[in-house]
Amino acid sequence: MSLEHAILGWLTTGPGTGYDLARQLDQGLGWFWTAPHSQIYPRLKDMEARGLITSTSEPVGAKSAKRTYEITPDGRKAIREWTETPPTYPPNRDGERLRLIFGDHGNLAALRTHFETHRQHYQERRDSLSRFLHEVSSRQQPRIARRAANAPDEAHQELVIALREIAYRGDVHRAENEIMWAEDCLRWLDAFEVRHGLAEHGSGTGE
Amino acid sequence: MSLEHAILGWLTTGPGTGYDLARQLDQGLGWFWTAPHSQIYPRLKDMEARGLITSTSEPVGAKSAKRTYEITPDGRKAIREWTETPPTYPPNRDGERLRLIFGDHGNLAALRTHFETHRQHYQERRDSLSRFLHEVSSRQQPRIARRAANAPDEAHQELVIALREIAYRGDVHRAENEIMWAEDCLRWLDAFEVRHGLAEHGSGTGE
DNA sequence: CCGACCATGTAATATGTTACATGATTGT
DNA sequence: ACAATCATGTAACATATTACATGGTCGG
Repeated sequence: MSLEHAILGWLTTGPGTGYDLARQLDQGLGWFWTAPHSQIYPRLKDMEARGLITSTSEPVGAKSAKRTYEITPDGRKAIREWTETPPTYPPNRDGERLRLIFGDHGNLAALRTHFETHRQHYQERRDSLSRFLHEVSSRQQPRIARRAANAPDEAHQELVIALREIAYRGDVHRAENEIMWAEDCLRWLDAFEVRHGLAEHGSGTGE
Repeated sequence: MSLEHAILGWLTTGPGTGYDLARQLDQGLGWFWTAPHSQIYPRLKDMEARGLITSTSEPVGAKSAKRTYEITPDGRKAIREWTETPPTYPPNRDGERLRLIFGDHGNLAALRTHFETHRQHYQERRDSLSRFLHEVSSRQQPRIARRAANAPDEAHQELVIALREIAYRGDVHRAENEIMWAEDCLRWLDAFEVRHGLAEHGSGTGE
């Protein structure tokens, strides 16, 4: 039930609407969780019913309203207890790897495309993450900067920023690792084609 | 719907029962997908109804039966087409990272445990993967060895093993990357504690 | 007035997890 | 006899995805 923890955690950086949350989750990267608004709104209601968050409703036009949520002391306690328990690791599910190991009938062009897609995906991911990491470090992410500014002392301020840097940097490393792997695979494929006299493609490993 | 592709792919290495499949998926690593038997049996029935697989039933005792499934030409076509389309990447969901970035209230002991748990998890994962990789390379994995042996020529035989080696080696690298990250984090935490005069713990970064 | 974006909701469907339930076989 | 393992199923519940549906505000 980590959607709930993502919501609680986000609300520790300040109040906000379901829409604000959805925007940060499913579009614009910078996040370790995603959810569409269809999951968010019902969950917010449920969490309010359980006292983890409260909301104030502001009328908009004649029939509509905008609801701003805020975390409660109970909610703070819940997110704190959750973060203080060691991480658990869900079972691995990796469609890319399944595609790879069962793609052994000999379509080498498809394999090449596979590795190139992989490389490109993680190049884009790395670039987005690097940009976001830079925004965190330079306090351009308003919610994170605010949370840091509200911290009780210098050590806490540093911690708020440092943990996010550590997290995003870890994901940058992951992306770089995937890029290297994809490039190793492409080199292996080149060699395989040469070895078996199948090298009919025009370009080498380069873009 | 990758459970279906995992099933089809597995059946390309030979016929088997739902139980055999479940064993390889949810216990014993060596897999890029998992599912409990409660998901497998209904899915097998559904796939048989759609003509992707067929089964033969062997009576066991008076009231029970054991059902062995086999892939059909339609099933082969489906898995082949699927593997030949480029990989797609599901949205990222990472509870560990959520725990980390929202664990910024200053419980450094919890952070230490977090990083140590992370390191240990990936050390175990790396070791299991390495063992499995070795079993693949040395043809000790019977289903994979059989699939390689049945391949039409030397190039195909090599491909069956090589793709699996590539896949598992990629996951070994991932695990090693996580271990390095966790160790970086522990060193950062040591320095943080020293810098803020909070170094009251007994041991250093070492185990 | 129209399109982009703000804002909230429901419904249908698919997928994943945990628990309950039953029976056979094999070795101790 | 009993435990472990083989073997198959259902039910209840939680979570995730996609689509449908509505209304407001603001700028051009």
